[in-house]
Amino acid sequence: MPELPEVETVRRGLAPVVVGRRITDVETRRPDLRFPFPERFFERLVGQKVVSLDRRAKYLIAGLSSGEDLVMHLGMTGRFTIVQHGHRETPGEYTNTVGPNPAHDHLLLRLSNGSRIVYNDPRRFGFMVMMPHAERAQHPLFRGLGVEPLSPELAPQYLARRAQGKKVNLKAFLMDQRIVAGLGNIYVSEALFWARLSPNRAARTLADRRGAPTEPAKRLVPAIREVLELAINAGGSTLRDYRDANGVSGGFQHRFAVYDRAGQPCPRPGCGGTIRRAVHAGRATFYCPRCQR
DNA sequence: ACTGTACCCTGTAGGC
DNA sequence: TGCCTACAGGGTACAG
Repeated sequence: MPELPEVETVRRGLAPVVVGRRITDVETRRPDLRFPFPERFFERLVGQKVVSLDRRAKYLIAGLSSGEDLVMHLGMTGRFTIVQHGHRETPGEYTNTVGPNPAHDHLLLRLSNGSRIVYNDPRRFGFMVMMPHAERAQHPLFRGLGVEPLSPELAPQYLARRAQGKKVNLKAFLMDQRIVAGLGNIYVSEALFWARLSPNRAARTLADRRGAPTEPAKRLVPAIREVLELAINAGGSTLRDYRDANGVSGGFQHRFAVYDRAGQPCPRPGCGGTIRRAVHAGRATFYCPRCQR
């Protein structure tokens, strides 16, 4: 579910509630999500102050006063919800009114300001791991990650270098977290539309014979950046499950140009094409075969 | 080195 | 109403 804009929106909602607070209690309702919760999870969290809440790719990272990082991935359906001080006592009660099925409330964090944070995840593709902050960059989850798309590191030259000689199609290339970290199924389709590039095009066409960026590579960079920025400003996209930390749906789904719009007319003025659904690397792709070349 | 597929898990929508 | 299939913002592990 959550791609970079959704994770960033969750981060911004959680940060003012959790940063600077101490964790006073941790309650797990089952031993695992996608993976088991970290060893001695309770002991490593309780008593720690949350000193920072960052995002890298689709990971949320809480920096703790112990020097460890709590790294969280929301998978497809993971959701953090803030329960304000003085609200109802059990997560189950609150989720009956503002959230999903309380049977999938897997983790409860209590904070020194009286707030509670509930992690709910029906499919349990999410996971949490802990590691010393100093070791994070070399951790297997982070070591191979590609550039942050909103950083200056995402440049036509970078894409050209990484795409050189690659026959993979552009859709799969951009979905690969080792190339650009944080893009997912929705925003790759949208960015390719705005860059007027076919998802079927070979990645290597982003580079010329000398490895220099081609016109398509130069179009792709601002397209990716603008789509992500617009989506963050809209609070992300809600297809079905996604909510921010306050339970609010995203708004960007109303501005999809192509995603989930198969059969509808291409929104590009004067194009007249019809949006098509295809499958790349096992995931649905939406594009206009007429203006995306 | 690259595919393509299956799989992890649950919920929901649509066809019959 | 129910049963069945397909599919869903993620990532990984295989076989070929």
